[in-house]
Amino acid sequence: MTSYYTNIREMCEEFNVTPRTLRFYEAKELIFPVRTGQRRSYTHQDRGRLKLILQGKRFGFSLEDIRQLLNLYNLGDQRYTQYLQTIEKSKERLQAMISQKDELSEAIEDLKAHLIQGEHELKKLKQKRILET
Amino acid sequence: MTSYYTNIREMCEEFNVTPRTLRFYEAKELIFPVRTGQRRSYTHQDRGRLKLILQGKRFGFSLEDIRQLLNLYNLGDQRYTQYLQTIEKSKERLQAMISQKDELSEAIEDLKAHLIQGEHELKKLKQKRILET
DNA sequence: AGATAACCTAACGTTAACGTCAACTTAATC
DNA sequence: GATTAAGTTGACGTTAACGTTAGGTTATCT
Repeated sequence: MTSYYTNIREMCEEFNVTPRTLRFYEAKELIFPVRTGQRRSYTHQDRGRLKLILQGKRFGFSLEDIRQLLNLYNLGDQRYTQYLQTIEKSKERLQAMISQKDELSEAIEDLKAHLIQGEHELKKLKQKRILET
Repeated sequence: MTSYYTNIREMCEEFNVTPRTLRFYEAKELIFPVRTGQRRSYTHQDRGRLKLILQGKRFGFSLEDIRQLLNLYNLGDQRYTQYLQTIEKSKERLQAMISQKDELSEAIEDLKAHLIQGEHELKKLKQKRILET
């Protein structure tokens, strides 16, 4: 287990976030850097978690949603029933994500159709301008 | 042109939103109910716009994003260059939506894989419990 | 050692998208 | 015609996800 530690500045550069953001995520218990004296040291685990956090955010999940999802990734030592519960939760979330994706697909189709129509109108406008010249 | 007017309560029931929400959207210039005396009367156009607003929200667009998108739907009397610009804008947005969808698809696959693995672990746990009995 | 840079905590500020009063006017009903 | 219901305009409150000082500590550099 090669465990290297990173300071806050390096983390920020690596992930393009501000120190405040990392401290905030820590306060919200999304990452758990260890302390070297007073300073924070970010572990391999923190890096993995942060990656998932930022990904989750792009999908529009709240930090609280993400916190719960993250727990999925650390279940080695958990108990049976808890395990079951968490799997149920994640299945629900999966359903939500799938339907969100479907809705998005629909919207994309709508927008595409609108664009096609828009370009027809554009042609008509062009034609008109030519005729008017 | 059958133009019927709806009061705020009916609108709220139809779309399952609060009066405050409708007034807020009006303040943000997303809908433009006319006035009958002091009261608001919502037109066919407002209904169409509200439908799109709520759809947009489900996709995680901000109201400001939506306001811009809505302008796509009212281009009949606009000028050529403006028209072109707006189409360009909507194309960009379409690209953003598509890549968002792709990311979402990936995340869904990830989550699915994790679930499958989770269920394997679960089986192992069950097996262990049986053996230990 | 003294200055400077990097880090820390604590706490208040900010934006979006409404919720929640309060106080008032108009419409409907008994 | 008085009550009740529905609607209206402020204006302040709320939550999420940080931004932004302010003031203090520790490391590093000269």
